[in-house]
Amino acid sequence: MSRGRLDEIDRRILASLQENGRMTNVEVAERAGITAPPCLRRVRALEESGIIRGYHADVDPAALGYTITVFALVSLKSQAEDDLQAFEQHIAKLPEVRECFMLNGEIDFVLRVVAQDLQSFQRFLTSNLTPAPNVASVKTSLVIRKSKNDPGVPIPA
Amino acid sequence: MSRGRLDEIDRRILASLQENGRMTNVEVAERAGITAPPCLRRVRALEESGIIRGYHADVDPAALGYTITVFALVSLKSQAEDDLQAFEQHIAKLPEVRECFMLNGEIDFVLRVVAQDLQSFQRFLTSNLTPAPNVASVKTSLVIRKSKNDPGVPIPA
DNA sequence: AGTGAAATATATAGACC
DNA sequence: GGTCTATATATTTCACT
Repeated sequence: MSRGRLDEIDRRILASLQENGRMTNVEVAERAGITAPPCLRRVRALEESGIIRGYHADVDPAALGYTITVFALVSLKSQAEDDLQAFEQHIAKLPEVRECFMLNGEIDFVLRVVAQDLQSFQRFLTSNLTPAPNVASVKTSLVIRKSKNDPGVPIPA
Repeated sequence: MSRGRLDEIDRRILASLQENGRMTNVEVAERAGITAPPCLRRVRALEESGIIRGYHADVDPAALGYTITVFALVSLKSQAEDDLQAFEQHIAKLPEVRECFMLNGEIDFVLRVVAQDLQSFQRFLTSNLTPAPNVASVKTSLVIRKSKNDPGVPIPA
């Protein structure tokens, strides 16, 4: 059920759902220029092929008491694949870490971390992140504000 | 129409929609332990108060030809608010920059940048990012893989 | 692969507690 | 703020092209 490449209609569907993940299928179909049934089939195919990975409400962290967002730049002692995976498995268990990217260069990982306040962030840092397996250094920067928020990727019209 | 604090039911609604932004209202209501109509009212109130900022499909960048994701760590020459805003206004116009956070410390901004290939990324870097107003230094790191992807924030049960 | 109509399910508004 | 009922929409299936 995997199509090789996406056509213009698929791209319009993706653009619509990336912009508004709760748009009704009828409206997605209208924007894509087809009727609802084939549109729904395409959406399902995009979901099943993994091109659409999921749908998520963007919730204001402050509303749930998360006043602190931090980026943590982590360097490891060893970049052997086993050691990288050991670190990944460790952070997978930490709920404060919401996203983690493996990078090339001096910094091995960048983590987006949330916490209710500075004190609980410090506790997380000293108890869970700095002592993680294989960690050489951790540099943290507090987020002052989110300057731009365009989730996803550009989709050409 | 603004409630001061969120109750248990609101938190369950947020947890459900953060996990699956296309969950039907009926299922959101079931999980929250209430019936559909009051659940829908709560969802609308959460949307209107800005606690739910939006809903977005998580689209695999590779499917659209974006093989490159880069984190750019930008330091500015001046941290005066006017200069910070000038930089923010510049990057607001750049479609390659999907997210931008202002940070404390030596690094002033972290940017998530996507590109179709390394060549177009280099072009973006030398034509649009490094020459941006007030930029002192730009350090870039290529993303090798996304190790963890839990959008949003932890919501206690 | 798309259309149009029919069936099923969901969202939404209203009356009431 | 909640439930129950009724209606309007949307989703989903199906026969057909």
